[in-house]
Amino acid sequence: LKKVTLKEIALQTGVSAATVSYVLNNVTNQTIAEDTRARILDTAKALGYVPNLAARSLVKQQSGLIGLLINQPAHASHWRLLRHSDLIHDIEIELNKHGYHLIIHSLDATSPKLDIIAERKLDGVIVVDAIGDHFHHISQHFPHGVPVLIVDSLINDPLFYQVMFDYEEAFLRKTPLKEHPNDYYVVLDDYNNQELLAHISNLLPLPDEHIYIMSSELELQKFLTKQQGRKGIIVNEGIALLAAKYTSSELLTVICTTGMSELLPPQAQAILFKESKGTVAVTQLLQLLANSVSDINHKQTIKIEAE
Amino acid sequence: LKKVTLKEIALQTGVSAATVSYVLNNVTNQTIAEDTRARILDTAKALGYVPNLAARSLVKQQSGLIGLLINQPAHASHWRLLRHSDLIHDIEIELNKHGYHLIIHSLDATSPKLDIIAERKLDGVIVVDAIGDHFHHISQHFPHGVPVLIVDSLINDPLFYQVMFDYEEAFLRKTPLKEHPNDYYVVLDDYNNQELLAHISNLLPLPDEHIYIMSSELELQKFLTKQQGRKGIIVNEGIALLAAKYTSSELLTVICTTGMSELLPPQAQAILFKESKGTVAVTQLLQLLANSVSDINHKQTIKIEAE
DNA sequence: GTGAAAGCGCTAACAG
DNA sequence: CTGTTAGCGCTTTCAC
Repeated sequence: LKKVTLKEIALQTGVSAATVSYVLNNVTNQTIAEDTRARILDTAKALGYVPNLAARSLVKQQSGLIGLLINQPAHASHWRLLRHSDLIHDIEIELNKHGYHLIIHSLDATSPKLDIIAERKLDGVIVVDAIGDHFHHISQHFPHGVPVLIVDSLINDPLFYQVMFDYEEAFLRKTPLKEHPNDYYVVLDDYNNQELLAHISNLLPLPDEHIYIMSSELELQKFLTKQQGRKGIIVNEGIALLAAKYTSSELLTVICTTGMSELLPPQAQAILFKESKGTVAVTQLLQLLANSVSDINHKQTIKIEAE
Repeated sequence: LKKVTLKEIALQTGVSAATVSYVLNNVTNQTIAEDTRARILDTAKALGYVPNLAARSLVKQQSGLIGLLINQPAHASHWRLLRHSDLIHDIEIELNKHGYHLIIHSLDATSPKLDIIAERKLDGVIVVDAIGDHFHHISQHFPHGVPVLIVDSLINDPLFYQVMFDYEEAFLRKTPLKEHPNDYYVVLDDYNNQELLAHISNLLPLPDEHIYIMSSELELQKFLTKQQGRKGIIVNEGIALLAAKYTSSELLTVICTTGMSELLPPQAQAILFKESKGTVAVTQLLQLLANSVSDINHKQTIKIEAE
């Protein structure tokens, strides 16, 4: 059983490989006789031809691959997985629509190896949960010209596009926190990115003892017992469900960052966002991919509004 | 700024591309002078050389890519995403350990396009939630010799390795269902694979009116109101959480298929499995990859035991 | 309208 | 111990 290659089709049709390539790729600046085109198409279908993208990548110098690089340990907490679940799905679906394939790759937060970008000649990269320090150190190593989009991280570098939720709006304009700061405590998701955590903490009108950054169910429980009599605002549905084990869910307002608000008990208050991070990220990335113009302008930081 | 290729290193070191390749790949059946080896290694590091895997794939006829092909629509239900979240993470981590990269790809359940396998010359494939009918039709088109592992699907074809949970054990030996069939109703996850659903339904000692296959929260609610006075056994933590909105969670036993049992209210009974589907699937796949011997023997169906 | 030829970056005999 | 050579499968310029 012979391998089905361009050359094979060329042989069987009695034309050259070039011609076959022209036809199969609908090359516009070439003009092909209708009947040869038909014959080529026929035998291609008959043989079940499928192009070898590795070969194509080699010559076109682009792989058609996008990398989703996620900073997370081998045993990631379930609430972290929850928060990425939706993101992954949205990104994958959206990219497929546009003919790209998605490679998923976890990065060791402490010593992330980014070789995959160069090895696979990724056309674009979405980085999730990036640690500021490491990122700066590393961004040097980025093959130049590869569009990079950063999700769930506040990187103090105008060279990168960034996508995140608008926490300011969610906390200060969608909850009564601003009006009644003394009634509330807040539980934050454990983003790797310290800058993002600091940014959020700073905009909360609360003293530190009423803010908890998620680390474990046990610590969460301890924190909650100290917050008796207060209402809670919790980021991430998964964390909210853990909290609901130790406090009454009527007292909870949940900032729904995982796209799975249905999981919440109905007594809890849910704050949703208008768009999915994944979809926004891909839209933005595709735009970068299109404008091969990689202007060194300052890049946007897109904050997704709450509903 | 010149591209860093093997050839470039060869030029700078004053040796041939072949020698560089030998050194960089630690080819054993060649013997290289210690100092040239050192010089090559040095300039490679100095230049920040990273191999181009597309080029390598082309000549070695293997891509180092594994495909995770998931049968799911563009807008998958949150409980479906939940069930895949853990799986994806485990698979990715395990594969990376062994030097493979993971491509994630959703398949349209009704007309799955498997071209990606041939296009990307995937070294192996894990198919999730395969529909029996389509699968048979399609398995013909599989490039021959590519190891295929099927998850969460009962495919009546001994040609494929399959991994799933041992539902028989979970339902009949870990719950009191067998002893008290009249006390229970059951809610099943909406696997695409009809054979799997039928298999599970058949082993339940319950009439159809006490079995519900998840379709929507609204339908679930309707079903639950008809089951007053019974206890429930529910597959998938996400679905259990929905159910908990409409019935008391003390009455629920949850077969935890998503690896996120912590999300459940503490009153619910949780049944866990000993291993993760992802890890088992990858272990099995790696074995297939190693034994290039693709014997046409009957393949195993691995059922993961409950704890 | 079509084809010859060069080359993308790498590997693997086979010589020397 | 090292280099020459011949591709892997595809695209693309340039000539016919």
